Parts: sequence; C-alpha cells; structure tokens
Amino acid sequence: MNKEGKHTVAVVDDHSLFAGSLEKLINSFPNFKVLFHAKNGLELKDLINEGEKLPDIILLDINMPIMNGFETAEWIMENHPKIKILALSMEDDEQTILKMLRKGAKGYLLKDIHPEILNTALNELIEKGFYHSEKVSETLLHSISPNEEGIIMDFKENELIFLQLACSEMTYKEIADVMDLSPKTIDGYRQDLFKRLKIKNRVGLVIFALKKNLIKI
Amino acid sequence: MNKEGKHTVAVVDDHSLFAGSLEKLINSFPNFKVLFHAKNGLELKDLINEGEKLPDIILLDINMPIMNGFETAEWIMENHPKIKILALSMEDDEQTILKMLRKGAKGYLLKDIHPEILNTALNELIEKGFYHSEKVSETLLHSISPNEEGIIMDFKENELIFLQLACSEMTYKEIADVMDLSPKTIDGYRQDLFKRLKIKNRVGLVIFALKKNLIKI
DNA sequence: TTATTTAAGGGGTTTTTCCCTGTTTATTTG
DNA sequence: CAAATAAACAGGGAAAAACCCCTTAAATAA
Repeated sequence: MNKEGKHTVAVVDDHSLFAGSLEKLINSFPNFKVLFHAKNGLELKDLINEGEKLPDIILLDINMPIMNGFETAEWIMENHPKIKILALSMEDDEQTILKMLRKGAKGYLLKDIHPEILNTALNELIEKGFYHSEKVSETLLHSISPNEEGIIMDFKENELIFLQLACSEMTYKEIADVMDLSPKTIDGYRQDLFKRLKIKNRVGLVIFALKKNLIKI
Repeated sequence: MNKEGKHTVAVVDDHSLFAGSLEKLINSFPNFKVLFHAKNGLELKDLINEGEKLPDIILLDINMPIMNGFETAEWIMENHPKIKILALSMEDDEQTILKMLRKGAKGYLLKDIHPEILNTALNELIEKGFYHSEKVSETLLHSISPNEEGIIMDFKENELIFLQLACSEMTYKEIADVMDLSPKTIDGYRQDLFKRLKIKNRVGLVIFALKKNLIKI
C-alpha cells in the first residue's frame, strides 16, 4: 500500500510493449499502482536489492530469458514470501500451472488479459490472498485428483522431467547423467511411476505420456 | 465379356444396400454388367466353384466378416489369377493399400465412389490391366520409396504385425507366443527393423510408428 | 520429535539387445 | 531344369539394460 492508499504492483515481463500497456491498465484501476517494471528475474532481484520499496503483488511472466518465471518465483518466495505472485503465461497446460503454483504463485492468468479479469484477480489477491480463474481451478482439480483409473497425475518437478526423458531413446544411465542424479535414483523414479501409473514397461510410459499430453511427437 | 459384348463384374460386398446401388450403377455403364453378387469371400468361392461363369473383374470390399478381402484376394489369385481385382475400402492408410496390392489387387478405390471414377477404373482395368487413383499412386510412391532419412517404409506382413505388437506393453516372448514364432525369429525382426529405421530401442519404435501412423493411441 | 520425502545403494532376475551361424523354403536366373 | 540367390525362420551365447525389492542416510515437514 502506497501513500495514495493504493496497493502496489511490480510487473516482470519481457515484452516491453505489452508491459507498457499493462502498466497503463493497472494504473487505471482505482486500487492499484505500478511500482516498477523489470524485464526479467535478474532485473527484479537487482531492483529489490537496491532498496526499491517492496510491491504487494508481482505480476510475473513465466517465459522470460535470463531468469525465468519459475526461478524468479523461487527467489521471491525465499526472500520476500509476503509478496503475492500472480503468474502470467501463454501456456495453459497442467504441468506448467502446477509447477508455478508449487513455486508459490498465488494466482495464474493466461496472457490474453481482459481488464475486468485482471482487476478482479488483483483485488482477490489482496482480499483473499489468492486468485484462481475457473479454467485454472478446473484444470487443477482435474490434474491433481485421481482420474478414472485412480491414477494421481500430480507429478513432481524431477519426476516429470524423468518421465519426459524416458519417452526418448535415452537409456536410464544417460537420463541419470543429464539430470545429474544417480542411476539408482532414476531407477527409483521409474519404479514409483510404474506402480502409480500401473504400467509394465517404458512403452507403457510413452503411451501414458501421449494420452495425457505430457509429451508431444 | 458376355454375349452382349459387355465385360462382367462380380461384386463382393457385405453392405447389401450399398451393393445394390453399386450394381445398378455398374449396369448403367455401357461396357459393364454385373454377373453376380456375394456377401463375403466364402460366398464368392462357393458361387465360383458351383460353376458360375468367371467375371472379368471382381469388385472386392476389404472389410467383410467371415472371409475378408485379403484372404479372398489370396484365394482368387491362387485359383483364378486372370480375374482382375479392384479393391474397395474405407481405409486409406498406406499399409492396408500395400497389403491389398501385394495380395494381387490391380486397383484400389476408396469407398466414396463417384460414378465417373468407377467407370474410369473399370475401363482402365480392362485396357491397361490396372488402375491407380492419383491419391493411391501418391501414397504408394511415398510409402515404398525411401523417405528423407533413407528409410524404406515397405513392411512385410509379419513385420508390421510385430511392429504394432511391439508398441504395446508385451514382452518379445509374449509377442513370439501370439505370433506363433520363435523368440529368435522375433528378435530377428527387431534387429532388422532397428537397423532400417535407425532407432535405438523400443521407445524409438513407438515414436516411429506414431509418426508414420502405423499405430493409433 | 516423529513422519515424510528425496536421493542413493545392495543385490538379484528378467528382458532386451547384439552378433554370428545354420536350415529350410521360395525365387531367380543361367 | 538345376544352380545360385534371397528370404524367412531359428539357434547359441553374451553383454547391457531394464526391472524389482528392500534398506539407509539426509533433509524437510508436521
């Protein structure tokens, strides 16, 4: 909250044109004002470390060069956990949304923003502490809750990476190398996934991943 | 050629309604006349064995119960190789077309028949001995000739069955059982395919099969 | 402090993958 | 027609990879 009684928002987004109009839009809301703007996570870090006032909310784009939304969210939550992160992204797939929320984002918006939706999101973020659009809530419910076969589709970070690499022609040894983990750990992921997904071998894994859109061919 | 100077056609098709209008259509062509109609390969066999006059052309549907188009074509070629088979099918995938032509079909038509196309096909069958629509020719050329990576996509019967089974969660031992072949033979298919398709393991096989529409998920 | 999670190791069986050889059956071709 | 050639099928043997169960250490969360 600034001296005018408005809640402050920092915008972290690479697309300067888009970010510019976004700033004007936010400033037009009665309860909000843009505090500052950063082109990526690194710039945000610098600005905050240089003593900028802390915003109440950070509008955070996921797809940025240098320091992306995931890393940035991680840093924010570690250093300034009171700031509420509203994630912005063009991706609407379950895993991206899940990952962002796991990193600590309190809300998730797809990038084709309608002014009223952004206003609602910001207000709910202040009032309730979180905002979820119907679409995102639905996606989350669908993805985390067990499906028809009782399979829980909530993958952890490394699990998902393993799963996707296992859908390539790499051996488990090679996967262990690129993930910088022991082959034994990789084997643990494998066993756990095979049990949970009720599959018999790697072919089953590929088929599962395709059905659930976890990989594309 | 019958007494009226018309070429004779036998229709082998399960869909009696469709076959009925097909007969009328063929009889309306100046050069052709339907000799008889059979609902499946077995009926055709019986009719021919009972001494029916042999048709010049057999219009053969692939998807039939009892004795399908492939088996029927095989029998026709073994017993009456002079008869020209024109295959009819809703399937337009490369492997089905290839298989039918390998069985001896002289032409291949997709089932949404335009009267002029059928007339052309029958006439070319008599004149040239074969008929290939542009679409089928193209498909064939594309499938048999080496593609960008020099991979020859012309699979033999058993090879294709193996390939498709290998895209399931079955072990090679299980595949050998259902195909009633030695595990060593199956291993031979595997080695040959891996080399030809330039893949490293079963995951590669699944990905290849999906890209080339040899399996569906 | 007690669970839970994450990473990793021990040790074993089965499956896959590879290469090379041999037999039988078609298919060419001299 | 017989001889050469190609193909489909099958075996031996072996190394690598995949698969499976069970335990443990460290870090985290409850």
